[in-house]
Amino acid sequence: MPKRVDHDERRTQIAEALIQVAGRQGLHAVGMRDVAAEAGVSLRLVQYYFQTKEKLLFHGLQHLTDRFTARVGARLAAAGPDPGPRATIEVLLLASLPTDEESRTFHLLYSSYSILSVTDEALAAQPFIDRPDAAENALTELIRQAQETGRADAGADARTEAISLLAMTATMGTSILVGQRTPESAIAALQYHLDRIFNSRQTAPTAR
Amino acid sequence: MPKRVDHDERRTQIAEALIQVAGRQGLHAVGMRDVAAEAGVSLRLVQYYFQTKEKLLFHGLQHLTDRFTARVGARLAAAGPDPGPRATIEVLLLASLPTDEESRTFHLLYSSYSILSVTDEALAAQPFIDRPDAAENALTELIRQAQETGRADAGADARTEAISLLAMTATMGTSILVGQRTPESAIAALQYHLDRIFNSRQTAPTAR
DNA sequence: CTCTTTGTGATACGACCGTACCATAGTGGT
DNA sequence: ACCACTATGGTACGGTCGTATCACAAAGAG
Repeated sequence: MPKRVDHDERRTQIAEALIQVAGRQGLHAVGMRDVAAEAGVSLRLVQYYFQTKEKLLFHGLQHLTDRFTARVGARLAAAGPDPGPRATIEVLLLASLPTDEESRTFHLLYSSYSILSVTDEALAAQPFIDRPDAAENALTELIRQAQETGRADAGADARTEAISLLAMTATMGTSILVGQRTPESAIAALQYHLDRIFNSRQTAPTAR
Repeated sequence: MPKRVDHDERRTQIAEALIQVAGRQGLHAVGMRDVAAEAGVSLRLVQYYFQTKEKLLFHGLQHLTDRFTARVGARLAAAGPDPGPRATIEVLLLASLPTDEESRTFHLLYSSYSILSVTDEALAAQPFIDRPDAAENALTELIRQAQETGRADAGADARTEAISLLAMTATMGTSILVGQRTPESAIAALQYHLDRIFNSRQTAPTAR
C-alpha cells in the first residue's frame, strides 16, 4: 500500500471530511477520530498529514474559504459575461446565503471560526480580515461604476451601502441557519435595498 | 455553615460566573470546574444548584438575555421620557453594539449560543426566536409611528427597514468583536441609514 | 432532644480526547 | 539486493471533563 501518495490530495480529502462532520455536529464537537472515520482513514493518518489538531483546524478554514471562493466564481461565470453591476452584486450576495447544504455548512463553519477567533488569538491571525475587505471593496467599486453610468442613485454613499449590504447578508444568513427566517424573506429584504440603490432598470443581463 | 440559603441568588451568582469565564475563554472552553472557581465555590456546589452542565448552560443563556434586557431598559430610561422614534431606535441599536466589556461579552456569548443552537436541538428550543421577533416588531412600530407623524419617509417599508437595521447592527457587532471594524465606523453606517429613513430633524441628545 | 432535611466538601469513576510511541510493509534509490 | 525512507496500522499514555458517590455539619420540625 505505501506507494508514493500526493500529500496535498490527502490533506484535502481529510480537510473535506473535517468540514463534513463539523457541518453535522458543530465545529466544537469534532474530534480527530471523527475526522478520521469520516475520511475513511485511521486516526494515525490524520496525525500524519496534520501533526496537530490546531493545524488541521487551520487548514480546514483555509479549505473552506477556498471552496467558497470557487463557488462564488462559478456563480459569477454562470451569470454570463459582463452582467450589470446590480446582477453581479446579486450573485455575490445570494451566493452567501445558506440556501443549500453546501452554503449552509459554509455559513455555519465560517461563523464558528469567527466566534472562535475572538478568544483564540492563533486563529485571529488567520485570513479573517482579508476576505471581507476584498468583498467590501469589490461591492463598493461595482456601486461606483453604476453611479458613474447613471444606473445607481448618485446620492448614495457607495462604500457605506456596500458595507451595509454585506452586513445585512451576513445576519440574514445566520437567521436562515437558525430557522428564524426563510431564504425568500431574506432575499426580499436584499432586493428592497438593491431597488433603492439602483435606478429602476430590469435585472436582466445584456442579452442580444 | 449550612444555614438556609436563597437558591435563586446562588444560581444567579453561578450563572454570572459562567458568563464571566465564558466571556474570557469562549463558551466552548468553559468547564464546570472553571465556573466553580470563578464563582468561588466548589465543583460540588455547581452540581448542586444545577444538576447538569446542560441546565447550567440554559440558565446562563437565560441570565444573559435578562441582563441585556435590563441594560437596554436602563438606556431607554436614561434617554428621558418619550424621546422621538429615531432617538429610541438609536438607543436600541447602539446598546447592542459591543462597545464596553459587558456588551462585548453579551455579543460574544449570544453569538456562541446561536451557533451552538444550529447543531444542538435542545438549545434550539430556547428563547432564540422570541427576543429578536420582539425587537423587530418594536422597531417596525417605531418607524410606522414616525411615518404617520411625517417624521420618516412615507415610502419606506417599515418592517423591512426594521429588519435591515437589526441585521446590520448584528453583523457590525461581530465585526467590532473580531477587530475588523471600529465602533465609530459601525455607528456611522447606522446613522447613514437612519438619516435616510428619517426626515432630517435633530437627533436629540442621546449617544454615550 | 432527637430526627430529618439541607447545604457543602472531598474524591472517585468512566469516558473521551489529543498526542506519542512502536511496529511494519511496501517502494525507490543505488 | 540491500537500504533507507515513506506511508500506515495499532495502541498506549496522560490529562480533563461531566457526573456520581460517600461523608458530614448545621438547622429546623416534632
